[in-house]
Amino acid sequence: MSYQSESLIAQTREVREASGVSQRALSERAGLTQSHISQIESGKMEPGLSSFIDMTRALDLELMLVPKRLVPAVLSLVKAQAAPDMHIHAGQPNDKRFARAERLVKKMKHLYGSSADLDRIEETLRFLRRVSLGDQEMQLVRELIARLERYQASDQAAPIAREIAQNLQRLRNSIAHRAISEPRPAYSLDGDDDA
Amino acid sequence: MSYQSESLIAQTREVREASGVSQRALSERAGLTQSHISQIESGKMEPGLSSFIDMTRALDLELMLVPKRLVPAVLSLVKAQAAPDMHIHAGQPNDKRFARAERLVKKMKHLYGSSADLDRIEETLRFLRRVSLGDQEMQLVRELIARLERYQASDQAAPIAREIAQNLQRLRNSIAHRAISEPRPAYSLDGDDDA
DNA sequence: TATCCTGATGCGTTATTTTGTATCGATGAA
DNA sequence: TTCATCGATACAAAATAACGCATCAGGATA
Repeated sequence: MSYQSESLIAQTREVREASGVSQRALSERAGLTQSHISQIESGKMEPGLSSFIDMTRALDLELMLVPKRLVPAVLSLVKAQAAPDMHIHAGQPNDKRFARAERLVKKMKHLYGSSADLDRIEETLRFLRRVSLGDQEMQLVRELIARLERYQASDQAAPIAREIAQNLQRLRNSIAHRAISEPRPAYSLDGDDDA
Repeated sequence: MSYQSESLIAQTREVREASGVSQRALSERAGLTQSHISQIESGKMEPGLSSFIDMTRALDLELMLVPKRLVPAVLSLVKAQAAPDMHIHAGQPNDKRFARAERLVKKMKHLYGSSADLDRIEETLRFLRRVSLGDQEMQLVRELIARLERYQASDQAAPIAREIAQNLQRLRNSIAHRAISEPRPAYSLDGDDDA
């Protein structure tokens, strides 16, 4: 007895993970317990409506009621508009790579102080992390990160960072462009199949 | 401890009433009890997420998760597109008047048999009932209905019905036109005011 | 290595929902 | 009037959500 809410709950989990919010952090913001959230997310318990609303609000989401007929329209609106900022997908093996990369940047900022380039890298990583990347694209990201890691302590760190920032930015732009023109392959959002 | 779900629940109630579905009918469709639904709608009880989903599905509604930033867009989409068909508002004193009018038409159809004019009147009434009418507009509707009631048994019933159908149609058209061009005054949908 | 944080899990208790059944007053229809 | 249906309400019983706290293993960090 659940499965109707599966999709909704899965979405909140994806958003939570994509935003880098832990269950404990969310539990404080939402006023629930961590164990509670864990059980909800893992499907061992069905939340009350108000509990669920608390969760979604804490994630900057709104629960909205939409006439069935308009669901596709709303869905495409959310997908299209949210693409350059959201585009949820998590639990991928790539996630670790991104997390590692972001830590690396943070570390460098701590060492050298913030720079426009590091900021750009950080922001672009955050974007790329949420987008579904093709294999080649992911390969490129991997190489760039590897280079950044290699030169992190070198005295060429600054120019290298600039170059990497530019490359990442270029990748981001190409993806953002693709996002509004092409139809998009397959998604994790929606998941709407009625009985 | 509720108030977050107030708006959502209120919407389901409005949709239910606007669709002319009784709590009992809904309870069967949704697999819940009538007493349960009554308590939910009157705010005496907070439904579980799955119960609420059952209710909404039975009303041809979908619960969707929308990034806060996109709420206005989705809202306008729902409002605009749903206008000529939904535009929920209920519990108004006008409702009784409309219900009475629709019964009158049904009665006349039963007496004289269905006619294109009566059908048009019926359909137009159903539309007008869901739209928020200005005072003058409601006044016009009242007069037309009164005239229909007065001549329901007369031998002029047929031509009168035709005239009334035309007048109602005209009103409907003007409202439908207004609906897509002007911004709309004040609505019951949305009701989104965060704490 | 030791430390910290993540999410998952267990358990006892309380609070609340949900069901089921039954009734009520109001309202409209025959 | 009589009859049906509407929504609201009552009450007991069963189910379950929610809390609180404590613990666990995994992974990353230092």
